[in-house]
Amino acid sequence: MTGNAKLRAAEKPTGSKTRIQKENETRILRAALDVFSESGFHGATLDRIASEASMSKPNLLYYFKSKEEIHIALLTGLLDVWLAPLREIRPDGDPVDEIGSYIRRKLESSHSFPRESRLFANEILAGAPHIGGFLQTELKQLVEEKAAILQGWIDQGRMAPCDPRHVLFAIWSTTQHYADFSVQVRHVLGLGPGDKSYFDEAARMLDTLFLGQLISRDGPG
Amino acid sequence: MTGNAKLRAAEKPTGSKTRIQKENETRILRAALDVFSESGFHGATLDRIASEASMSKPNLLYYFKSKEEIHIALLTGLLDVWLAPLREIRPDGDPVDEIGSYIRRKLESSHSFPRESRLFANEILAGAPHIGGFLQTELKQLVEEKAAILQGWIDQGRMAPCDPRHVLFAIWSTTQHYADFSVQVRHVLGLGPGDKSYFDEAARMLDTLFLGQLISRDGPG
DNA sequence: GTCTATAATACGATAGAC
DNA sequence: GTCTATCGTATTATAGAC
Repeated sequence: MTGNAKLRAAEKPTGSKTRIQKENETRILRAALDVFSESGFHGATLDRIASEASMSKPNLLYYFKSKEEIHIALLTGLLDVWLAPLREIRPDGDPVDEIGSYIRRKLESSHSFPRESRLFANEILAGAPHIGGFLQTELKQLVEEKAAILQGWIDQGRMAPCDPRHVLFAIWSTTQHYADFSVQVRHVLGLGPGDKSYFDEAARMLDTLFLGQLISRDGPG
Repeated sequence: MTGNAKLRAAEKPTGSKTRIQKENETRILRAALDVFSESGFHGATLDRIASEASMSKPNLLYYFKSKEEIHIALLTGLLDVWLAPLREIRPDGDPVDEIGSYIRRKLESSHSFPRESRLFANEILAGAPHIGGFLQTELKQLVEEKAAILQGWIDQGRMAPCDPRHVLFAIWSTTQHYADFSVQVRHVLGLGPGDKSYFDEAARMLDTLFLGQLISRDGPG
């Protein structure tokens, strides 16, 4: 057995992982996403994560050295997903199409990945101890790049003059709200726990708000 | 001493509190707001709260039976503050004035009471274990009442047709974002820890977004 | 790789003197 | 009302057998 283990170790280059390793890491990360997104970092326990992963706690710690390491692995794996919808904004498109489809992508993301959104929200709310660097570098740079595109549209008179970075903040907050504050949304609307039927109305409202005209002195036109 | 204590107890009706009691409870709640809003319920410790209140932990627990009781006291004390800006919306006013001043009140609230906003956000994100009832009753009722006002404006053609409850969600999310996600806002804008200079630009953007026209096929008009 | 057993500690809460 | 000392428990992490 020791011989076989050495053989397998010899067969693969340093840093690679066996099939069972990848499977177990995936199971752990899936369970951890459930628990962390529901209870936050401090509210989560390794017991619950191990239980949801159908694994013993020491075995879980065989794959990740600590609770924090699992948390960081989840967050860093999330950052590219978070950036993806923003990257797609193109300078040569029509403002309405570009902003509109960006909003739809972000709202779809809240619909399909609410746990990821809540994990992210928890991290920011806690002061971004793990992803502060990401926010200050990659995200800041991408925002400046895309804000320049919006500023171009403003200069062309195709968009109202206001700080484009804050427009992005408004898109983030309104769309993520439907994932992060879904409990409040459902309670106020009188919906049951799993009911996500509000997303259609949300999309209509966001279209009117960002791409049309909600109200003005002369009516919405 | 026992005699004096009885005398003092007799002097005041049941439920009233001495001056020192009120002072200490206030000190505890102030410290607890700091710690809970920064670290969340599970991340907060009685040690830190007691330390920030310059008080021993057992003495703190003399005034509040448990950690949870402090948390609930903070939350329930917050609910009226949370509702206040919404209550002020009047049906006989102009839509632009009413919505506009509501947005300014909410944004001012994020500026002046960011800890309260983060405490609230943490509670919602955790599934609203303590204020679920409030959301389903008082808040739901008030939202329905104010949504009816907005619906009236829509019926009069003074506002674009879309679910008014979602318009309220959009106002909540965009304004509270500047308190709950202030770390992200500052990092993306390249501002220092205490810098709140972004609120002016935020107010301008929100004005354009909700009361003007951001973009449309024919330009922002 | 996976397990049982357990170490080590952090934390909420209580006891009891003053 | 306030304190020191401490209990009991939950939780992260490790030791060591298999």
